[in-house]
Amino acid sequence: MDAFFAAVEERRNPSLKGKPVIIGGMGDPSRRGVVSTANYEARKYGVHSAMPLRTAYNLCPQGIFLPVDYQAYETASRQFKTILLSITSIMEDVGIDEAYLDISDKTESDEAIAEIIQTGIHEATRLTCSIGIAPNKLLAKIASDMRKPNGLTILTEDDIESRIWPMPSRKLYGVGPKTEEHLKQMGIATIGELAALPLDTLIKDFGASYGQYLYEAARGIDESPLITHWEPKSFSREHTFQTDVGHWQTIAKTIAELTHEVVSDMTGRGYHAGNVTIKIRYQDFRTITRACSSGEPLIKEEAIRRLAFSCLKRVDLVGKKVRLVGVRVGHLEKIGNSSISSKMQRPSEDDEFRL
DNA sequence: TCTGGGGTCCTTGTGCTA
DNA sequence: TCTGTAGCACAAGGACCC
Repeated sequence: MDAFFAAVEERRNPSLKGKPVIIGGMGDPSRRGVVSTANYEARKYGVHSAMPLRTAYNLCPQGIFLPVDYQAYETASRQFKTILLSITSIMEDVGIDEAYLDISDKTESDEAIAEIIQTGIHEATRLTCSIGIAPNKLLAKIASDMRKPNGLTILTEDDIESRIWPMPSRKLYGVGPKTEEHLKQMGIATIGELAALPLDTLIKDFGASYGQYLYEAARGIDESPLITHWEPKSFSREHTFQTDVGHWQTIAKTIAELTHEVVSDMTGRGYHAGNVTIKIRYQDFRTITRACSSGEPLIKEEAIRRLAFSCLKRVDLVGKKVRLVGVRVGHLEKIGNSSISSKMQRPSEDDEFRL
């Protein structure tokens, strides 16, 4: 979907059209937060997603800053995915505004299918999307970014050399800022230059798994299937303080609140956990995690909170300020699936953690 | 100076055990 | 009994995605 969050906001309030719209955090650029989506007008000022709101404001002070309204975007997401599912049931969800469809078995031409999707989505939602059609997910993803907004790009294996190889390495899915910089140090700027590197060089520099991935991806090779069903592996909640916190009590209280939300999420989805991790980001942005496992399936809030606090005891907070805390539960299992899930967790005497 | 939140996957280090 | 090693599980950190 094109500038999805901003497009939903413009649909709700047409007077925003043609103006720079920046969505992120609480919609207040004087508070901590980053840009989730900037519309195309705002992007002209250099504003882009993941940029701190304060930086976005400096680049575009006349921009209209709005808070993230996930409920509204979820509703629009369900609407456009309903259209996609009417094309084929082989759909992989990729977050709120993207999806892969397997249209191998369709008899219509690629162009005709794209037309059906774009028209259908526009009629149902008044929103636009960009489509990439290719022999695999890797190439389809690149193709979908090549013509925006409301675009269509069709790539075949014959196009890799002429259309993919001249692109910067960063355009490759899985190549982020760190890998891009590493490649630059090696004198590699484009996907084609990456494709010229021998496999053993890539494995030496990036490890067996990622080295192999880069070797294949640069050649447009991707045999990964569409994932039409998946189970979550963790649930987490994080909170960044508006100002950095030095009080242990505030940190502990926030961890207790985040635990409550995580447990509510987890049990609401029908899972219990096997371990708990807390995350602390210090004032200097150094981030640490501490984890605790349990032999018992964790489902009760007090048991999970107790483990979270025992993790917190292992964190050095003396003379330090903290900007973010987080709580995560992992090693999930569906309630009822575990051989020991029927065991009751009795609250113990030390359940009540004393601040 | 600024750097969110919710996820996944991979690598590395370490301790335990055979 | 002691030592070295391989395999494994787990914790922690890092990179990446939307």
